[in-house]
Amino acid sequence: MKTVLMVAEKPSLAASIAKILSRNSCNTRKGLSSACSVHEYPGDFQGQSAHFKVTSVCGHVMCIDFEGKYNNWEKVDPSELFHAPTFKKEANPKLNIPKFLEKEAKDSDIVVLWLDCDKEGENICFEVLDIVMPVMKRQNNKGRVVYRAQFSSITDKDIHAAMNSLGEPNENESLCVEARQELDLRVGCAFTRFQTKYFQGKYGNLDSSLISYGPCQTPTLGFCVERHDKIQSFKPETYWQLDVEVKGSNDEPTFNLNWSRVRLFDQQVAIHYLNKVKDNKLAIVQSIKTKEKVKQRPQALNTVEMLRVASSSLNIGPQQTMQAAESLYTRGYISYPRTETTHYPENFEFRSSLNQLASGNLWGSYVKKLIDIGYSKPRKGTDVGDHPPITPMRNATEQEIGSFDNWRLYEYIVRHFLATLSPDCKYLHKEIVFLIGEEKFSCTGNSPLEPGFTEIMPWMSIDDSQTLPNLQEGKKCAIEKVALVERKTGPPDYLTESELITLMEKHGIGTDASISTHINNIGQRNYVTVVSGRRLQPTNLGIMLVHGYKKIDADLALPTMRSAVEKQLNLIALGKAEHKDVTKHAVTIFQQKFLFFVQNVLSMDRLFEVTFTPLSQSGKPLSRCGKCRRYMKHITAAPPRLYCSTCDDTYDLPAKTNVKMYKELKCPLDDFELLVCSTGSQGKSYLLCPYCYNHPPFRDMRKGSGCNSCTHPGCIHSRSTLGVSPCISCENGILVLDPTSAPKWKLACNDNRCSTVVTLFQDAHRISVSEDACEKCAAYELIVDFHKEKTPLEKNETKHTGCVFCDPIFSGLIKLKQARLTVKRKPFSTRGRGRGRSRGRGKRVPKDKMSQLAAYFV
DNA sequence: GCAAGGTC
Repeated sequence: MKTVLMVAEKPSLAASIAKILSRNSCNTRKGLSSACSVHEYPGDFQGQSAHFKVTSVCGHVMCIDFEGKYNNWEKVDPSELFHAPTFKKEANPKLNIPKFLEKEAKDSDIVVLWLDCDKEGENICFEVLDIVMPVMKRQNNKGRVVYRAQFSSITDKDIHAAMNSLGEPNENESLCVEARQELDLRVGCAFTRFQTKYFQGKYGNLDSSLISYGPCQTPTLGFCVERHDKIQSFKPETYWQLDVEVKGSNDEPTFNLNWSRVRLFDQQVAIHYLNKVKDNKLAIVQSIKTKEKVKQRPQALNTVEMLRVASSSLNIGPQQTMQAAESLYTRGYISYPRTETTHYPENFEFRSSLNQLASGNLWGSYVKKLIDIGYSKPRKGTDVGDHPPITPMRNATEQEIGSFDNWRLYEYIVRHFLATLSPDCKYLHKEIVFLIGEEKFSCTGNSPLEPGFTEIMPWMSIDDSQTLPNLQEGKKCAIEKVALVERKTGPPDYLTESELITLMEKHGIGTDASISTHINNIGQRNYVTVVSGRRLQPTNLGIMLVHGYKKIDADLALPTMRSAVEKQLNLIALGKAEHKDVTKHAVTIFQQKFLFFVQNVLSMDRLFEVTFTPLSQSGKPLSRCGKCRRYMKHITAAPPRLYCSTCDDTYDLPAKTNVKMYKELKCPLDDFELLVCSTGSQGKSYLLCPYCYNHPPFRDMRKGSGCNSCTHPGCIHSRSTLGVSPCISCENGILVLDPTSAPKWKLACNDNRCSTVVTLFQDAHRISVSEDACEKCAAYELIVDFHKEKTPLEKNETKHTGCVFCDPIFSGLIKLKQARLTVKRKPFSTRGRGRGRSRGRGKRVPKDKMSQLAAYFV
């Protein structure tokens, strides 16, 4: 019997497909990958009985990157990136997808590809095939092995139909995606590296650690700057309006009329009309028109609409909205949140969805009413064939969902869903037209007839605050006031996130799944800030960049660029051009654009010059340079660094860290003055040499390390001198005595990612690390000199040497702490204290201190 | 350290 391996794009889809094809009778087991399961069932494949295994990947299995040596920013000229060799690597190594697929493919004869039916999905087909084909069973298998299922929705009908008409994967579409990946990588990285190095090497207050460029993020920024420019160049114009108030009868309040000419920009003409109107005492009701109007119920919800509403009405940004939607989806509260489709599948079970929601506190009674009167047929939307619209999958309470914002999003999704099944809202629009002399005026108002869907979306309801007076045609109303008022046109406001999303969607910048990332990106890079009303105000940096592109090569920030490139690449998908030719052509064009940009970067720099402060004038003197002995300046704006204006060198410093001088002590290797870094009063602190931090002196010292990772054998600040034991919570770290922590002595893990801190004794003058290791656990002993009056030792002794973990006196005095609470805490039990022992992991503990500690780095 | 595209 043959085994058929079927692979979907995500775990949820594998589950749905297996459920449909097995008629709800499959067995599910965990896969080698933590994210994916395998659903198995017996069935028929092309007339023969077969064993089916349905599983999935998690999106792309592979991604593209430059070969190792090209990732060195110092040594590689960015222009090389247009031809540097690239390779494919695992997109998410933690998930172990390739190994998992390999294992499942080994006993399979046939593979059926159920990836999403778009270009990216087609590309993933070939990623899967690359892994699966070499290991699949080949014996007595001369027939076809690879099949592609084509489906446009996840319904019984569609899935069965796809299974009965399997096709072939489309290599051209896959190659089109590969071309896009390659181009995005080369162009994005080349520009980003060049800009970052160029501008960071000149200015001290850009306040962004990365001056990135990208074919999606840059046009996104472009939209925000375009609006900024409109605001800046806006010239207010003066106009004149007639303000008229009339009264229906003596016992009624006055009401305002709107002039049919709205406003005039010529004062003389306006005065002319004013005089004509002023001649009259009465306004005569010329006509009263009422018209029944309809406010349509919304279409089924897709991702961009959800993002728009969340931003504009719930005040939740796109990134957070997507995270919330993800969480609601994985917990089973809503359907798949990334979809462009606004049309419900034909067989959508509205009735059972409604039944589920009938128990909701906020909407239960509305749902019951919908069920009783019969729900309306939803409006026709567009079916892109990706996923059904976003709908609630089960009823939930605020307590169940937990997070307040997630709850608000869920509540909105429920209400939107119910609204799509509700009647349209009907209201009466009334317009009363008045004549004053020959001039026409009017007043309008709306009154609801049938609230329809606005009952469940109250924020959409008809505004009936403006009640109209009760008048008949021909009625003469007393004019209480006529005035000519001078007003000025106002500038537009900054772009809202919601408007930006609309613009991105319109120009094809990003996809439903990536729009939120691009918007988030331009914020992270300090190109825009979110101001009140979730409007995006570009920063000086963002403005200078876009204006600079405009001066050098306007294409670079133009929203039309992305679609123009995609149009070219699409020729590959359509089979009209060779992948190699198109890619080569596109790369060449962008390389030329890049070279032109580099040659003309001064035009952009002229803009930067007037706004930003040169490095030489930035920052405050902090510590001495080891080369020239002059003070270097500490630049605190991102990226934090030291700048030596004499040598014109910069030295990066750790981010989000307080940096101070430390006793004017110097590094014995390079004479740079040492700094003490700390991450707040609860955090770790350690010494750092600015030069070694950027240029590690020893092979086993990583870039970005402090003295607590330095293997200098003689320096009194090095790991070699102050290291005590392997970290008790992480794999690679070493607990090092923190010489700056006195008098609240601490040991801290020297791994940047680990936050373990061991607080020692408060009442010691001096602590040093002994050459001798503990016999029990092999940690180095501490030589402690306590204060005379506060010593915990008997007989007023002040000196004691022993192992911090095993010595009975010491071990009672220490405490384990996590520098940050975000890091998962491992229990530190009495038994756990001895964990230092396991540092040899069966190996003999070497005698020499240096090599002992070095051994833990292997 | 870089892009954009999938998805957990």
